[in-house]
Amino acid sequence: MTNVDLQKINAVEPEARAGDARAEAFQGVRVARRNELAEDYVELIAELIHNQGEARPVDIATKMGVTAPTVAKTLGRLARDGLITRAKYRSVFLTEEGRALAKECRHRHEIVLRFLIRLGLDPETAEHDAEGIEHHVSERTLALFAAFANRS
Amino acid sequence: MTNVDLQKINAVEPEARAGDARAEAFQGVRVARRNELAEDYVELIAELIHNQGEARPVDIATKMGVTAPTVAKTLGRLARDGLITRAKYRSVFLTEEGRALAKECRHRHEIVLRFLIRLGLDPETAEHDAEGIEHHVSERTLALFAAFANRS
DNA sequence: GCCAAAAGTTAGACAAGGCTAACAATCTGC
DNA sequence: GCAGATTGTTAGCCTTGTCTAACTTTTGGC
Repeated sequence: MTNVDLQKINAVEPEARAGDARAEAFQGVRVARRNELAEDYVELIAELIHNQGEARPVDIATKMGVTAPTVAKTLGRLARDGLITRAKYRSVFLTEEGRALAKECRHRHEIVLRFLIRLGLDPETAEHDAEGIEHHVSERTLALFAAFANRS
Repeated sequence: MTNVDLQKINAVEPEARAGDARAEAFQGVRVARRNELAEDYVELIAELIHNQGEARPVDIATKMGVTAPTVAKTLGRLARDGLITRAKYRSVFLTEEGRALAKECRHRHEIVLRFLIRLGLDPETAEHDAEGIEHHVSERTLALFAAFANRS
């Protein structure tokens, strides 16, 4: 379900040249990297809408730690990819697809975060590391993380 | 020690605008992303030298799953950044700094991999996920991973 | 020792994701 | 209801990381 979404978003990765497992792993990582930014934006937009009632570019810029023009350009790509809608000089909305992606990201983020804290990490470092790790965790690993976080 | 290396390699990230913790986290992730490719290359080069006696661009290309010109350009950047040396039409060598980085990366990779396997993941998925995760694990988290992997 | 194949390089294109500078629209306080 | 502050956009530049096409160098088989 969610993987379908991700694949739709991605431009196709030129198929692995050889049957080299390593090469495929790296290509997988490259694909993941292409989506990281979109995922971060969509997740943040959902959060802003939830907390503030709307997602304004200026707040996105502040939270992401980038400049306003960078946000504008990135939002253009997100709109092109069907994840958001927006009108000039107005705030941003998620499409159905964007909402689905945001939900999935939030879910993954939650699990990774709880897992790290359960492992004994302080909440601040956990938040920081979760931000980086969450995009590189397979379904299988996520399930193990969840099990660990929830064990009695 | 190793962090110093990483910082030397990086162009400076424009310092965090506000004192926003989230923004800093994202900026940290961006910095990490900038180094991922260099780390992957250096790690692979070290491995090739160890296993094959030398690191040839054609093998790097195969293992990384990219084309030869891509490798050439990337090696140019690595040389510029003082991680490797090379002569035209010859194979690649690591500098002292490159070797240090490779060693650190290998160490981190090992720990993440052993951790994931210990958690119950099959070795193949573990290898795949470790490739993505290893670049986003703080010292503190790495220590917890190591402890978990080594517990009796 | 030559010549074809393999390996390496160079040139040039393109998209993403950053930035600054300059301009346009909206909002707000009086 | 207008002026100044805030917010948003556009234009243009840069680097990274990918590609293909075309060329050069090295290597290896006979």
